[in-house]
Amino acid sequence: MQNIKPQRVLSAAEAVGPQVYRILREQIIQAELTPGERISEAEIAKSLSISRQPVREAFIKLSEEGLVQVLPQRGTYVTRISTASVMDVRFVREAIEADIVRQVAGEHTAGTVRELRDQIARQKQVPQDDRAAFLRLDELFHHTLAAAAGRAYAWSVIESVKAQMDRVRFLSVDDIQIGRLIDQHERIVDAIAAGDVGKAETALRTHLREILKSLPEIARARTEFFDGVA
Amino acid sequence: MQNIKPQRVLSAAEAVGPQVYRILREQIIQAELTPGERISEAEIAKSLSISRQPVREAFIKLSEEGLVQVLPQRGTYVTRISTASVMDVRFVREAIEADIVRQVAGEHTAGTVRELRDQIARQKQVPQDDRAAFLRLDELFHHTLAAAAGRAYAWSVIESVKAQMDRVRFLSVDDIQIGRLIDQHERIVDAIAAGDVGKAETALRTHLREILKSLPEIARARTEFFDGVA
DNA sequence: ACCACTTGACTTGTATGGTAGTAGGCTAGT
DNA sequence: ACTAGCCTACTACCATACAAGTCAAGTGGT
Repeated sequence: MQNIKPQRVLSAAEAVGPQVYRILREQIIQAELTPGERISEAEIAKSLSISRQPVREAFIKLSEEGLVQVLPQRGTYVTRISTASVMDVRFVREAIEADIVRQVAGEHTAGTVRELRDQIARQKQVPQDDRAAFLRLDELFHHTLAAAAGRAYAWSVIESVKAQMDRVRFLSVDDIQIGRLIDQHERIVDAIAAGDVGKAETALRTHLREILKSLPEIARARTEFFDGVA
Repeated sequence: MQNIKPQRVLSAAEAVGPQVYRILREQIIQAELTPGERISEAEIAKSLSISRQPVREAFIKLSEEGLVQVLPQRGTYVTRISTASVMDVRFVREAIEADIVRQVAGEHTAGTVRELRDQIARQKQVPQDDRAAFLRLDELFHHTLAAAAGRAYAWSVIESVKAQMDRVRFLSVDDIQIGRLIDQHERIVDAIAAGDVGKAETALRTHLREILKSLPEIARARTEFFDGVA
C-alpha cells in the first residue's frame, strides 16, 4: 500500500536538516517569522511531517548565525534585530568585500565588466515597488564580484554572516533608495573598468555604509522588531 | 591502550555537543587526529560514554568548518589540508584584521599599546622549541587587537574560520621563524603607537602573509597531511 | 579462473522515548 | 482576599531504536 503523503515539500535527495534550516532562515529574513516569536521543535516537526531531530539541527545552525536564541528547557525564540550586531556584520562584510573589489580592479578583465554592466541594466528595469527582486539582483551583483576575484570561499563567509543585514534590508520602506544604490554600483564598476583600485575600494565601502544611514530610521519605525538597547 | 576511566571528562554544566566539538577540533588542529583518518560517531560516543547524537552535532559543525568531511552512509573523515583552502582562509582573515588594525591605529590609546608591548616581551621569553606556547601568545596578540577595536564579533568570525591556518602552523618545523614573527608584531605595534594607519595596515598584511612563504615547504615535507591538488 | 550475486557488518540519517528543568496556573491553607 | 507550594504542560537535551545506503568479502554457477 503506497503511503500517499500530502505533497512532501522536502526533497528526498538531500538530508532533511539542512533543508529545514534554509526554510526557516528564509522565513526569518523575510519577517514571516517575526522577531521575538517563539518557535518549537515539535511544532515545526509536525507541520513538516518529520521528526524533531532534523529541526533541532536546524535550530542549532540558526542560533550560531544569531537568528534564533535557544534557551535550554525553556524555548527557542526568533531574535530581535540588534542594531549593534547589524553593524558588526556590516564591518566584517565591508572588510572582506573591500579586498575583493581591490583585487578585481587590479586584474580587471573586460568580461566581468561587461557582465556587471549588464546586471546594472537589469537592476534599472526593476519596478520601484519590487524590493525583493532588487535585493536578489543586488545579491547577484556582489556575488559576481567575489566570483570574478576567484573568492568563492570568501563569499561563502559573507553569506553565512550577512543574514542580520538582510533582515534589515527587507524591512526598508523607502523605494527611492534603490536608485541611489544602483548609482553606487555604477561607480564601483566604473572604477573597476578604469583599473583604479583605490577608487573602487572607496566606492564599495561607501556603498556598504549606506545601510547605516537608514538603520536608525528603520529601528525607530519598527521598534517591535528591534531589541531595546539602541 | 584504552584511555581514561569511565569518570566523566565532560562538564555537566554545559551541553555535551559543543564540548565534543571543541575536543575534536583541538585534536584535529594538533594533528592528533591525522588528516585522512576515519572517525565514526559510534566510536567516539563510546569512548566518551555518551550517545551518538551529541557527537553527530559536533561532526556537523566540524564539517561546516571544513575540518571533517561527512559522507552519508559511508563515513566521516578528517579532511586533508588543502593549500587552496588555507589561502582562502588567510585572505579572509587578512581582510578583516586589516580593517581592525586600521581602526586601532586611528584611535590609538596608550593602554592598549602598553598591553601589546607587554605581550611582545612575553613572546620573547618563550623557549625556541615550545611552539605551542608561542602560538597561544600569538593568538592572544591578535585577539587583543580585535578587542581594542571593540570588534569582538569580527574576532569570532576569524576564530571560526582560522582553524585551517592553525593546522598548518602547528606543523611548522623551523623554530627560527618565531623571531621574525615577533619582529613583525613589534612593527605593527610601533605603527599603532605612532598612529600611522597605513603603516600599521601594511605591517599586519605582511605579517599574515608570512604563512604563504612556509606553506609550500610544509606541504612538501608532510605530503601525507595534504591533499593532492597542489 | 572468472564474474554476477548475496550477505552481513559497517556507516550516517531519521524517528521516538525518556529525563531534567522551567513557567505559570491552580489549589490548599491562612 | 491573599499567598505559598504543588501540579501540569511544555521545553530542549540526550539516549536509544530503526531505516537506508555502502562496501567488501564470500559464494555458487559458468
